[in-house]
Amino acid sequence: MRPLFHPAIEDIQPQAILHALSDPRRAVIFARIRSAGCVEACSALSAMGDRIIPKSSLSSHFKVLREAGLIHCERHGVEMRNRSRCAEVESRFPGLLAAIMGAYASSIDANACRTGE
Amino acid sequence: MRPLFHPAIEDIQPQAILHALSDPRRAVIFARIRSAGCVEACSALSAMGDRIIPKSSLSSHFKVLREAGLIHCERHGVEMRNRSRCAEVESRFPGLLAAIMGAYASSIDANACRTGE
DNA sequence: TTGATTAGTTCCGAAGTTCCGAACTAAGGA
DNA sequence: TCCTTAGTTCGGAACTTCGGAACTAATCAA
Repeated sequence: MRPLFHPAIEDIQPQAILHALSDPRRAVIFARIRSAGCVEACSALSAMGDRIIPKSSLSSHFKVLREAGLIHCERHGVEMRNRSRCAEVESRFPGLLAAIMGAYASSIDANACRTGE
Repeated sequence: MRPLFHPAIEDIQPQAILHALSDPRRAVIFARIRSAGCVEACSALSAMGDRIIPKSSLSSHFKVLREAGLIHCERHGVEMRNRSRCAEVESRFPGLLAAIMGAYASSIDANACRTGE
């Protein structure tokens, strides 16, 4: 297993962030890591609504988030600890993550309204 | 040629916007339509830096932007008029477009700095 | 040690998406 | 009517994503 690559803050590209978060499952994963403060094992995130994301897909979603510069991953014993790089990304692209995550949150709310939840 | 589909404002999804703008060429096209106020023919946007985008690719980029709800297209005689739907998108997802386009603008500036332009 | 267990990665084929040239359509002249 | 301009659709090649099977790496118990 090769060591994990994390881009330097100045190498983070807006298109990589948009691409990473344009998949709603990755957006959910990122939202949970972001709101949980800093640490969560990958496997804790495999249940997505009513279906389970296979390990291999989860692993590649984490890779996309990591290489976009959105999260930092570190091996701790047998499991992986993931923390968001929100503060760094915020300093480079002010308001970007808040706007994106806010848009997702409001579209979920709007949907819940329409389906009467 | 089938009629052009434009999503209603309440059907616009954040993932579609992020996906549409995660391609830097589409982001440039959108930035130009957005800053040009409202109207531009598709072909006016085919020169992208030093290379030319083929018509067929341009057409599908416009389709992605249109179906994401970012632009409104209308045939006027032989050409197409495109205007941004910024105001509508802004009312649904406040701050989103400004943050995304701001991120692109600042990453281009940062790159220009590094390459000494 | 060694063997079992847990957590994640890599490989690879199938399915899906994007790219772009060629052929097409649609509107507006000459 | 035919020509030109502007854009769309088709279809095959190239690329990406998905997910099961096999793998690696750390930990623990015997």
